[in-house]
Formats: sequence, C-alpha cells, structure tokens
Amino acid sequence: MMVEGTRSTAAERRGAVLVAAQAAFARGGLHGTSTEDIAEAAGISQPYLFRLFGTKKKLFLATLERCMEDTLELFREAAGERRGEEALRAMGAAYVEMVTSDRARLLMQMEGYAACDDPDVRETMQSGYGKLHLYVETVSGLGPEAVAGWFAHGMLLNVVAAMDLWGSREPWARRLIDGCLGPEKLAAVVLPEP
Amino acid sequence: MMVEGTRSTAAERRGAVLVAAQAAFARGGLHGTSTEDIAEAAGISQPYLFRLFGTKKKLFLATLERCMEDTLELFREAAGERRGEEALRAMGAAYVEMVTSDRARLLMQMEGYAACDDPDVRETMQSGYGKLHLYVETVSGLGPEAVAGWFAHGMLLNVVAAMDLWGSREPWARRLIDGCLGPEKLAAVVLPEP
DNA sequence: CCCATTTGTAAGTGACTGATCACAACTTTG
DNA sequence: CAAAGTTGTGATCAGTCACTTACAAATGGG
Repeated sequence: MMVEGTRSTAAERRGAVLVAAQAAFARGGLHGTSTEDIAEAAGISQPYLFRLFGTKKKLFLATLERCMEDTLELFREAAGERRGEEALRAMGAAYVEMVTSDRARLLMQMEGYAACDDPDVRETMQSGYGKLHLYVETVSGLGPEAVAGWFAHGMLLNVVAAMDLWGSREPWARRLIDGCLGPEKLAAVVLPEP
Repeated sequence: MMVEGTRSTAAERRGAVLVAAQAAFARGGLHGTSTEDIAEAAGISQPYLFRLFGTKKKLFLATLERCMEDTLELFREAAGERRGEEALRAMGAAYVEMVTSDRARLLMQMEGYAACDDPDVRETMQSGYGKLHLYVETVSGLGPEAVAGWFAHGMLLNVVAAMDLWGSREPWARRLIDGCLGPEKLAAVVLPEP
C-alpha cells in the first residue's frame, strides 16, 4: 500500500469512501457490511476509515445522504430548462435509465427505507425525500395527486428493479413491466435468450 | 422456563417463532438481528430455534414468505366477492389500514426488497409478489396499466409509512399524503398536537 | 530546515453471535 | 412399562467485527 508517494486530501478520501460504501452497503445494509470491506474497497486502512467518519453508522448516514443528493442532481440535470409535464417526462426517463443501470444506488435507497426504524436513518430519509418532492412539485407545477402519482410510479420501478424482473419470463412480470414502462420500452428490456 | 407442564408441538412453536421473527427482522434486517433475541421473544431457547429452522437465513426466508402470504390473505379477505374496480378499492382500503397499523409487517416487506441482492431472498420476493400481482389482476380484471398503477400507489404508501410521515407537519409531507390518500383521509392521520 | 499539522497504518481487544453438542424431560406407542 | 420419538435446554466455541492505541511518514509554512 501507499506505493505512490502522492497522498490524497481527507476530502478526496471521503469521496472515495462514500463511493465504495454505497456499493458495499447496497449489498449488505448497515449491519451486513464490514468496515474492513469498505476500507479495502476504498483503498485505505480500516482505522483511517474511522478517523474519517467516526462511526460505522455515521458513514452509513453520510452514504444515504449522498445517495439522495445524487438523485436530486439527476432530476435537476434531466429537467434542465423544461417545466410542467415535459419536465416530468424527462425526469421519469432519467430515473428509468438510472434504475436499470445503477443497481447499487437503487438498492442503497431501498436499504434506507428499510432501515427507517432507526430514528437517525428516518430523519435522513425524510430530509432527502423531502427535497426530492419539493423539487418535483416546483419544477412540474402540478397538484398533489399528479406529483404523488409520479412518485408512486417511481417507487414501483424501485421494487421491480430490486427484484430484477427486467429479464423475467413470467407472464405477470412482463405485464407488470408493460404497465410500468409502456409496451414500446417493454421490448427494450427483454435480455435473455431461450 | 418450562414452568407449565404442557409442551407445544413443533408446528406451534414454528408459528410463534415466525411472529417473533417478523417483529425482530423488521427492525434490524437479516444481519442486524440476533437469533438469541428472536428466540427469547418467541419464548424458546436459542438452540431450539436452530433445530426448528436450521439456519438464520432459512428463518429469514420463511419469515419473508409468511409476510407475503399474509398480505395475499389480506387482499383475499378484503375483496370477498367483489370484482373489478370495486375489489380494487376494497383491497386498497385494507392495505392502507394495514400499512398504518402494522409497522412490523410493512418494514419486513421493505427489508425483503432491500435484501434482494441475495439470490434466495430475490427468489422469495419474486414468488411472493408474483402471487399478489396475479391475484389482483384476476380479481380486478383490469389491464396492465391499471394494475401497475394500483401497485405503484401501494409502493408509495410503503415508503410513506416506512418514513412515518403520517404525523409530519412538513407542508410537502401533507401534500404527499393528500395526493396519496385523498383530502378526506388526510385529516384522519393528523395525530400530533402543537 | 525544522516543526506543527495532516495523512496514514500495524497490531490489537473486548464483546457479540451463529451454530454445535451433549444431555434432560416429556409424550406416545406397542 | 419399556422403548422410541419428540420437545427442550445449558454450556461452549470458533469466528467476526467495530473501534482504539500507538506509532510512522509525508507535507507545508515560517
């Protein structure tokens, strides 16, 4: 280790750790992931991880927060200058793209919801989701029912992606994806060969 | 222990363990819950728990399966003889009732989705959700889009309940619940006093 | 060039936990 | 009533893991 003579700043290391932590926590959650594994994936020693984040749980919360912020940023970039339903469609497409390509982020989000029995986790998720909701309300300009419907759609995408139904040959799963993405995109996610 | 001379059958014990396990796993997930805690809550010794279920993970999977079956049973009872959109409304109302009163079952379900990186968990969730989806398709007789929309609604309820937004005074949270339950039921979940 | 600060690690440690084994007590059956 | 089967527990153990301590090496400012 430390073969290169160049050191990183603590801020850079924190960023690298958050990336590694998201991939690791997405698989095992808070309790199913060892700090040793995260440190190794981030390329630092385990004691240094504790100096950077203090506690495993604090690291988990920071990772969750980053996860939600990244999603907000995804929406911002997707919407661009668009407003109204057009903005909704653009953000929806970006979310579908994310959910089908970045499984770690998707599962991390689910770990967050699942761990909401813990007050600190709950507060983090409320705060993160609240910012998402406010942004979508503002940029779309639509009423509560429409916005809720849009988020509901996203939550269904979450569980479809979590269960990895994209390639399933179960008829009900195909109909679910159809009802979720529409028939044209349905064909796009047929991956496996008989 | 064992003050009463009457013993239970293994099947009865398994049932009691599944109840205790759901409450425990809902809080900590597979890795954040000790078999010792579950055994104590179920009123048996920890070694006996292993004789009944073999492995912590097998117990987790059995608990998840039971959780999904219970939800299917909830839908069956709610629908009764109803069909079409009327059945949908009845099942929706029952699900709202469940999600606001049985936090353990709700969080257990979320733990299931979150743990879907594990192939065995994923298979269990796919199977359990598949039965739900098929039943709702059949009893409602509606097309993919309508059924997906109904489940999407339910998934949004899941995260609202997980984050425990019912009593939140955040304006965005009130609008979300409004868009999710409708204005009349919105008032019903205003619990806390200023 | 020296010294204060920052970056980084090797080597523990105490506590917890999933799983096993040996054994006891109760119940049923022939 | 004896044997066979079922229900149940105490004791233990090997492994894992979050977190600490002590120390080393690089960096930068005056």
